[in-house]
Amino acid sequence: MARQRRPTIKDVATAAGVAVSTVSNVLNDHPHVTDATRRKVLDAVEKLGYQASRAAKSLPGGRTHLIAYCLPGDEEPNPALDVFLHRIVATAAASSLEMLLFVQQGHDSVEPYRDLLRRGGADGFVLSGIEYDDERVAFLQDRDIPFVCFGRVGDPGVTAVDVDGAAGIAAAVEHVAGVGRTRFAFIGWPDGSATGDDRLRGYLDGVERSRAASVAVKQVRNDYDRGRKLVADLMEDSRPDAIVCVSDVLALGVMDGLRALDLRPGADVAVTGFDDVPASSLTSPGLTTLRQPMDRIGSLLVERLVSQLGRTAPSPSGPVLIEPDLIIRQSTRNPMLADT
Amino acid sequence: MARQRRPTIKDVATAAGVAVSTVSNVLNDHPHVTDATRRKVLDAVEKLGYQASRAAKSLPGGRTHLIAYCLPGDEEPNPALDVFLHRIVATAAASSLEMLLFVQQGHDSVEPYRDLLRRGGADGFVLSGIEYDDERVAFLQDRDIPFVCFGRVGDPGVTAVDVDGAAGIAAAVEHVAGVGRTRFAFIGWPDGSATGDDRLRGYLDGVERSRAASVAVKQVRNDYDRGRKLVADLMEDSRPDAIVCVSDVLALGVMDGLRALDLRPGADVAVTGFDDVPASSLTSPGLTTLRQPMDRIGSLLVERLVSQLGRTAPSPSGPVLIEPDLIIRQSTRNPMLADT
DNA sequence: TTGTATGCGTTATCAG
DNA sequence: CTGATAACGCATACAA
Repeated sequence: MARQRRPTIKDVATAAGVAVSTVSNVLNDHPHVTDATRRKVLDAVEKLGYQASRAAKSLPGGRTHLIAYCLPGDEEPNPALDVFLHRIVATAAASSLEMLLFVQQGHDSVEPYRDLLRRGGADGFVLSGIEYDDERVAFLQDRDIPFVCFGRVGDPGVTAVDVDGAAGIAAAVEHVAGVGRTRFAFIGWPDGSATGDDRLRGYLDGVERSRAASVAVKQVRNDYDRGRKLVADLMEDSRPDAIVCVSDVLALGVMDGLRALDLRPGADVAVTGFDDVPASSLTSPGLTTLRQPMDRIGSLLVERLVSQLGRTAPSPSGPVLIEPDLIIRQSTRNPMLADT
Repeated sequence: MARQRRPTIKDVATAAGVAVSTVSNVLNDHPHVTDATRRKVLDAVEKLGYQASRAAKSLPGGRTHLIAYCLPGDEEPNPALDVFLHRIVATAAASSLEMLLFVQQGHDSVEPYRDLLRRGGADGFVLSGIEYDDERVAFLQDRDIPFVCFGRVGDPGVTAVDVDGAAGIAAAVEHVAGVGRTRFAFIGWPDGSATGDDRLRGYLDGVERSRAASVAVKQVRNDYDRGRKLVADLMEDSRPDAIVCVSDVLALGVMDGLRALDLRPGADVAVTGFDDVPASSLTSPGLTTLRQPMDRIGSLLVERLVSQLGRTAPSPSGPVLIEPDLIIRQSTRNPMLADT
């Protein structure tokens, strides 16, 4: 079967017996259009299954009706990307925006953005993996390109959404204290990561608020084996009955390390993580952890971006903190209650 | 700083002292262009940082220079999406194609595609999650739209790339037989899934080729707890010393179930999975499994799609099978060799 | 070999 | 309130 020509605005105009500009007016709901003509036009549109060509629409206005997201380079795999992208695309679609994916090819983090902009690639950007003094932020800000960030940005004029790691960890600590644990240890990342520092702060807050004791704070690379191997010394030196970890990967390693010492995670020592990676529910006991609500984050980001693209009033910007969800599993059950 | 106007082809022409069509000719490397003028043009392009506007380029030719991928609805999370998308985008970029992401909003699987095509949304598609008699395949084939599939398609005229699950599982069985296991059991999905049926076939082949015995074949939903609970009966009824699972999720459940029976996965009973989800390396013992090489699959798909878009000769199509990589971990170690 | 003119589908400006 | 028409940036005949 031959590919049939897409109907154009001209076809619609002819079918409706009006001028093309009228069709355009109706479709972009301009004022001053009779209900009668509107009806005629919409009928014709319906009948022909017409939709304006994105390319053609872009040309006069100079707006692509596209937002873009740069896939993070291949650091750690990101199981949440799934939900994040899905939500971004869906939310954008609600505002008649589509989404372009691009990648960083070389070493320069701004080059892909510059490149895309050169060819009129997109109207705005969603950024993730924000670093201290992120070059991309400066670059886009400098040319006045709309963008939003998933992460923390120093400049309060930038729209940024981030997870409140501190609040999350503090909540986890309080929950664990609530099941009777009193001697806490924290396993975090080395100093200097915004995310890691934030979570450590939450741990300290949580311990203080719970009137519990922090018997140790370790800082290591985010690595399963690090977590596993670190446990022996930790237990010997400090004898914590609760180990709060900055990430699930470390927490899973810790649980394994405990087993190697013939200690039962959950029963003998409480363990918590952060991220709710799939593995956290695929282990026994399940790992109590904090889930970043990627769906809420995704829609929030795009909603803000859309309003920036609207370009009416300078839209409300600034940082937003979203509390992660505490997912309680058996790794922090109450040791007083029977059950294996 | 004000957003400065993007340079147009006209600016380049002026800067180079030639006509716009000459610039166009150079950029689309048409024949019959003097080296001297080419040089002049390229210099001007370089100096101005010019790139042709995608929108403007699309209009005359009717091609968007975009390929599109529909994010699977929220079934099971897909940790491999990450690599898959990254590779698709990167490979497309090598052919000056960009990638558009869209999602299925309603129930109808073809509607998003029809919708995108109506507005001249993309030149071609990458499909995944192919079902028997997939509606999208029929739809796109019918209108002669270029597309490629990740999965298996009946029609040999369709370009499809799939993982050779049968070969993968057979290889796993042979590996396990090689470490001395002789009584095999298989835990698969209910009949009727192309992927599941394929893997079961591979299991049976592998057992036969290894001159081992298959003592049981169970078929259940892809669920951690199913795997975990099923083990008790399985061990009692059939006493396998190797359990081959159709997926990592089931395999992880099985390992947990074994532990509950005080059996050590790897030492007492070998276990294998499929997918190499992150959890498989974040458990002890690590799970021997098969990894789908999403990077190779992604580039292969796009390369094929690009050649279809070339529209020269009817490009080579048909199915391609890619063997998964056997990842050997401690869940299938040799029980004869000492070590905990 | 290079330049000129036309058209792609849409929006915006303006005259009716 | 509606309809012509120019313009958007580029490719593609075609003429020079």
